[in-house]
Formats: sequence, C-alpha cells, structure tokens
Amino acid sequence: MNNNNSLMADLLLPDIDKLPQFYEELYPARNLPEGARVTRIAPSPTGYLHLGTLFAALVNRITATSTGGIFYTRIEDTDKKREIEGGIEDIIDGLNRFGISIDEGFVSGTEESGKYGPYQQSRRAEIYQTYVKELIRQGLAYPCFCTAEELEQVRNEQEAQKLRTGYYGKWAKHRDISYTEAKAFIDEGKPFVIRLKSPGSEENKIVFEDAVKGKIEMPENDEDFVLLKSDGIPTYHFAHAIDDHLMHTTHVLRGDEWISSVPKHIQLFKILGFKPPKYGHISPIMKLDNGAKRKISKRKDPEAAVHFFAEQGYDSECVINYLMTVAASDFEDWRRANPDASYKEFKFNLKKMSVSGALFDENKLTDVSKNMVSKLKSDEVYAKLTDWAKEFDKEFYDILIKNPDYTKAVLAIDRDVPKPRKDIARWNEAKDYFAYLFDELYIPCYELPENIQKADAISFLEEYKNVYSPDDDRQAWFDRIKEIAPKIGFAAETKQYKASPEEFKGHAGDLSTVLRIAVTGRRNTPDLCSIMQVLGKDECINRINAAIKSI
RNA sequence: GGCCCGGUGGUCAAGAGGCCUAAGACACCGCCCUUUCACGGCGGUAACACGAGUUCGAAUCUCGUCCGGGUCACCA
Repeated sequence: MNNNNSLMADLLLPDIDKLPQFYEELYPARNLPEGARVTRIAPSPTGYLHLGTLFAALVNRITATSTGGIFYTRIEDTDKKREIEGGIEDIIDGLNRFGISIDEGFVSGTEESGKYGPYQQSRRAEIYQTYVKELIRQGLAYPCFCTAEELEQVRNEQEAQKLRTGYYGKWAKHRDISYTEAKAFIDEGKPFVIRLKSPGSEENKIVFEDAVKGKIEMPENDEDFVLLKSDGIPTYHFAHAIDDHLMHTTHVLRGDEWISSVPKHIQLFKILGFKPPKYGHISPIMKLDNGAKRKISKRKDPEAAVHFFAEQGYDSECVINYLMTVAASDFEDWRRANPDASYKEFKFNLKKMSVSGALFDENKLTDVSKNMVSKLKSDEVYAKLTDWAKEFDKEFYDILIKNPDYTKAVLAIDRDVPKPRKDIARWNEAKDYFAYLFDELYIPCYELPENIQKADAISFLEEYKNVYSPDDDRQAWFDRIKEIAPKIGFAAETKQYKASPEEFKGHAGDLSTVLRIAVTGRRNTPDLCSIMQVLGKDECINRINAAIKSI
C-alpha cells in the first residue's frame, strides 16, 4: 500500500525531487522576542487597492508594530485568469502612500525583501508540490479526474436530494482511485487535480478561539477539497497553509468571509504537522444601500477603491485615522488624550474590534479630517494642497504655484494662530473655499442681506474706502467700521442695537457684512481683516469701487 | 436551503447580573460667546429587535422567533 502511494506520488508529480524537510531547513524559525507577532497581508492582484484591503493591512500592521513583530506582504497570484496588469504595483504603492510600512515581502511594486521568499505564490509552485507529493505518499491526497461537467452533475444531484453540496464521502468519486486507474487516465492525457483525502467528519465539532470574534464552533471539514489545480498551482487554502507555516506567520488577520474556511485550514495544518496560526477575522466595512446594509463593494461603490480618497483629496493620514476609529472602539478616547501623537503609538488590542460590520461614515471621516487639517501649519497645507492639485486639478495647481508666497499667505489666514479654523476636510474643497483670493477664480456677487439698503451700503463703502489702512490690527480694523456706523444711522455696538433696534438701521456687524460682500463676494469667510491684508490695499479698493458701481 | 457570525439612538460605540434613571463621539437641533463663518462653552431630541425562561434582580445568561451579514468553486 505504502509502495503504491509512492508510485502514485511519482506518477503525479514526477519532477519533484525534494522533500519537505528541505524547505523546513531553508526557512528556519524567526528570531523574534517573546510575544512578537508576525502578520501579513496577502492581496491578490485582481483589482486596485480597496478599502477593505487597506483596512486589513492597517490592522495587521498595527498588530505587528505594537508587539515588536513583523508585517509582510505576500502576493497571492494563483489565479492567473483574474489577474490585472499593474495590480501588484497599485496595491503595494497604495499601502505605502497611506503610510503602511512594510517590513518584508513586496516592499514596492517590483522590489522584494526578506529571507522567506519568494513572496509571490506563482513562483512557489515547486514548494507546494513538494508538500503535496509527501501527502500523496502518505495516502492523504489523491488525484481526481472529474470534469467540470461531472462535478456539476453531482452538485445537481445533491441539490435534488436536498443534501449538502460538495466533494465528500460517497460523492468523492476518485477518493479510492488505484494506481492503475490513475495511470490509465494519465496515459489518456486526462487533466487532474490533487485533492485532500479528508479524514474529517461532519459529526465532529471543532472549536477555535478567534482573536476578534471569540469562541467559534463548527463542524469538522469532510470535503476532499482541491489542493493543487490542474495547472499545478495550489488553491488558496493549500497555499495559505504552506506559506504561513514557512513564513512563520503567528497571526492571520483577514476578512471574515474566510471564517467558514477555517475548518479546512485547521485540518490542513494538522495533517501537515504544522502549528496553526492564531486566526482573527475582521468584520467588513459596510455601506447603506437603499436602506440595506451590505459589504462595501469594489464594483458598485466608488469609495471602495482607495483612489477615490486620493482624488477627493482626503489626506492619507486622515483616512488612516478614520479607519483606526473603526478598528478600535477606544481609539477616539485615546486620540482626545493624545491629540498630537501618531496613531502608531496607540496600544491596539484585537479584542476591541467590532464583531459586526461598521457602516462607512463619511461624516466621521470629514470630522476626523477637519480636525487634522486644522492642525497643519500653512507650509504643510501648501505642500499637501499643491501635491494634490498637481495630480488632480492642473488649473488650480498653476494658480497656486504662480506666487507661492502669496498662496502661503492665503493659507495662513486663520490657520497659523492659536485656535485655527476647522475649515476644509479634503483638498478638492479648497478651490471653492479660497476662490475669491485668486483673481482667476474670483467671481463677484453682490447680494446684500435683506435688512440692508443699497444706498446705505454704498455710502458706507464710499466712506470706508477713504479710511482703510492695511496696517490696522483686527481691533483697529473694526474700530474704523464702528466710527462710520453712527454717521449713516447704524449702531456702533451690537448691544446698543439689540437694546433698541428701532433707533438704528442696523449695527456695525451688518456693515462688516457689506464690506465682506464687496471684497469677497460672500457672506461667510474667515477673518476679513486678514483677508484684506493678504489681498493688498489696491486690490481691496478696486473691489470696493467695483462694488459701489454694481450694488 | 445547510453551516457560521451578529442585532444598544440616524451612524460608530461603552457595557462582563445590581454601579443603567444606559457613557462618549459624529450628525442634527437650540442657546451663549462673537464683526461674519468657524472655534469654544452649555443644553436638547434619540437606543437595549421581539417573546419566553433562569434569577430577589437581565442590555448582560439560556431557548425560540424575527431581521441583517458571511459562506457553500480547479476565486481569493
């Protein structure tokens, strides 16, 4: 019998001459301190980097960081049919852009580092086959020659009988195939896959402790699932077992769509004589769609692709901080206590992760962003804004860099002060927000509030343009307005006006609104005094004159 | 349908049998401050899916119902 298994092994994988032992020695245990966690992200290059992948990467990254461990990347490109051009690059570069540092594996789209490689499954075929061959020798794996049609038939049959579908038990047609039969098929040139001869039974339960979901109980795997596809490339399940063992992953933190495969994985580790990693299954980020909660989808939702955030001009750090609030329920409290610390210093605990999927909350993202952007100095804003504009809004970019000092002065308004404004959340809001400060973008608009008469506005502006001085500080600036107010029937003090509104046409605050409209074309802007200083006296007077004519 | 997982305000959530008359954040609303907008301060609306059980006592434990999600490939 043993002899037959060896024969079978050589028949199926004639070119494999190494033993698993070889690889066990090639990839020795990592020399890491006690408690250090080795995590990874194993994306398959079938599309662009999307939110879920970024989120999983973050969780893995921070888990490794907070334990002094290693975070590496591995490319799962075992499905060549679905692969897209530039996929690896997009994902890895995307991770880098979001500040997710990579210790090992693919550190850029083309560059690999680390002693446990290759970090790309398509280049590990021989390794997988070596282990499969050993399994065949031990009678734990066998070839299956079923065609897609045959499999389909079995499934239909099972469905008709209301049975569980799958290749198991009596439905596992080739489970006990003999060497001679296999040989005959191969001589005919029939393609085959290698299946696991599962020793499990539906009756038995397996229990495992999930690092985020807690205790989970499931029926043991009894399916003879595919280990090696007919092209000799492994399925995810098998590659996962081999790679994470050989690369010494301690924690497999992945999307919770994998939870139902855990029995397969644990069984595989056991059969192969490997120590299984600790599993943690992350709940997906959801979205509300017509009142129904569903997993955010790459195809339907623009915000699923991380490019979306870049285009909108969300700062990568803001997105990461938002994601941290989703990942850890205690992150926001920590953030309040440590307003200036990097999220990397946060003590992350997998147990604090939500067990059910969180809805993507744009309000929250906006809030996180506004808070972070408001803390930036004008130089940093200048750098980030121009970076963004260069890529996504060329027209705006040209305007911004035409006169950098002027642009920086614009950005400094109400920013480089003790209590900065929380104004913009993403860079694509900036163009409109600052429009009136750039000639090319400024569109005058003289719509006065209802309580202000045109004649009053004009006489105020006529008076004002003679006394304006760019040297005034905020107080002096407003004092000028207050001086004019009584002359045209307005109260100098707001309190005065409120005490007896019938005596006045309005108050100094109303007049400042008139000025604001004349100079900026808007009712709402940051500090007008600063704006006028940045604009310069000539420009202000010009705009006031233009307003006088057009109001 | 089978197997898993989950259900606390609009959203994210705290909550481990009495500390719950259920925290906090975002959003929303109101007031105060204020030259506008913001910032800030104060306040407000709003939740334990449902039904049984266990218990002196249940958001918390058990069971059932309902609802939501995931998964059942030679895809990952």
